[in-house]
Amino acid sequence: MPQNISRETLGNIPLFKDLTEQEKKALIKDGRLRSFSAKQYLFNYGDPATKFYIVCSGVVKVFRVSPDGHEKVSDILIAGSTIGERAIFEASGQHQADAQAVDDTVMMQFPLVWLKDSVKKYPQLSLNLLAQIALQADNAELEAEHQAQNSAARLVACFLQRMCIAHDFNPRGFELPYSKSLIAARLGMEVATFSRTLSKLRHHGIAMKGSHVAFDDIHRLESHVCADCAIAERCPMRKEMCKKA
Amino acid sequence: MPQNISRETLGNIPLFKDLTEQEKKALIKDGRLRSFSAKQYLFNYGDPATKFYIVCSGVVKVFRVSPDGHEKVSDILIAGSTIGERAIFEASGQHQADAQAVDDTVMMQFPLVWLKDSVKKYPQLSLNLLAQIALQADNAELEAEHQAQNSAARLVACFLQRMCIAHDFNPRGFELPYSKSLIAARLGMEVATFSRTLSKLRHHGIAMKGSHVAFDDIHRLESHVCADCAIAERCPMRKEMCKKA
DNA sequence: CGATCGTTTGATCCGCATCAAGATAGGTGG
DNA sequence: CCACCTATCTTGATGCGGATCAAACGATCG
Repeated sequence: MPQNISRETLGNIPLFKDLTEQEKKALIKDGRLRSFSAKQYLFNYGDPATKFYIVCSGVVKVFRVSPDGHEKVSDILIAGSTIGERAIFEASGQHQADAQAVDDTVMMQFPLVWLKDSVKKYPQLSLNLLAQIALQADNAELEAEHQAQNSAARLVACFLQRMCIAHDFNPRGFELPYSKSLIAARLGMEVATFSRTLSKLRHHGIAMKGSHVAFDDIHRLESHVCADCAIAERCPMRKEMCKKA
Repeated sequence: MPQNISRETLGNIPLFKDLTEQEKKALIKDGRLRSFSAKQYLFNYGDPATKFYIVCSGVVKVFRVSPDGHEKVSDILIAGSTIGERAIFEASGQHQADAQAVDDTVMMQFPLVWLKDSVKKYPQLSLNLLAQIALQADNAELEAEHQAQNSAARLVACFLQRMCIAHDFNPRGFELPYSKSLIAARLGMEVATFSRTLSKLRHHGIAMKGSHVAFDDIHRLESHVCADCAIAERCPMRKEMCKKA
């Protein structure tokens, strides 16, 4: 996944798969580039959905805040990720979460009607959208199960491996692309708990100092942490790990 | 929601909303009725998705089993519910969970290609499907959050209220449509924990004896249990409760 | 150079899982 | 009709994991 998406490379994202070049061009020409500065909100919970976005560069977090102030991060978006497609098709037409730029971010923005019309016009696009949203639904369920059944240490280990692969980092040493607190929130645990697990992970071949991470023994890491994973077989993280190996 | 769906009333389910009568008729005529006996599997995890089903009568549970033998029930289907639509559209084309009839069950069965072709043919159907699957994705996330942030007692209370409303039972007294262990599994808790919460709930106006449930003070129940809910505002259970009140 | 934010570490507490032992109920066969 | 069996449910005792509260440390920034 590239760190940046330009208007020219936009056609390569999964959503536009198997569309003809003309179709892609027709679709993309309606997009408008828009910048968000760090901490700026794309939308809030309950807002009517009016836009569909594709992230071109930067980082966006999607989260919900409970009345007691806790925030659970449900997704962290990077270049190529899309957002807004779900709320647009729902009966309520309202966003079910808050979305906020973490860093300065550039997005390609499309109006609501564009997506609805495009689905009617291009059957392949609706199939792609269905595939994408269906996968989101399954992943949400899988993750809930994953979080319920695994220790904090294992969740962190899996997350780091996954991150390493998804961003194509060097397993022997890389920098975290965002803060530890954001990761903790994403994993649904307290910062204190997250921090504590790091010392445990050191005994399993995962070292973190500051924002620098290093897997010191790939083989040990795979066999100890990921294979032990209670839902290893069906765990998307494990699958990606294996594909790479 | 009726306890049974006949071929004639099939057109009323949400999936066929806003389709013309001709369209509905054309769609439904390809369906084949099929019976499953209690404990029979509809499909297993990893099976290629080949069918789309609509439940006509009976109960079906959707679940995942982890290597250590624990099963997490992700959904319980009754008449009018659909199943299989997600796997059909996913790139893997494989079911991501097991599905098993709890009671003897009758389903309307459609072949995979029927759904894929229909989406291309009827734009409205693809919008309905997108709405449905998008909602499933959001609900899965909401539920994960709900389960992570609420006590066992509150989860049970919310579940019972929701059940009462969804099935249009009499709040002053009704029978559970399935076993307590199935409910516990659905809520991701141990049977022992579930059982323990029942005594606590008695102090909050919810009495359960055997499979008989009674909310003895509706007002107290709404204010004590549901309003306290940490994600009350966005909790679908609460919304339904309020709509009813 | 103090102020603020993010992180680490420590001490304590609470809730749920776990293990284990009864209790209840539904079903079967004698 | 009763004795037995098994599945389901209840109740008790215990332990562990992570939340919470709290304090100190480190880094970044005006």
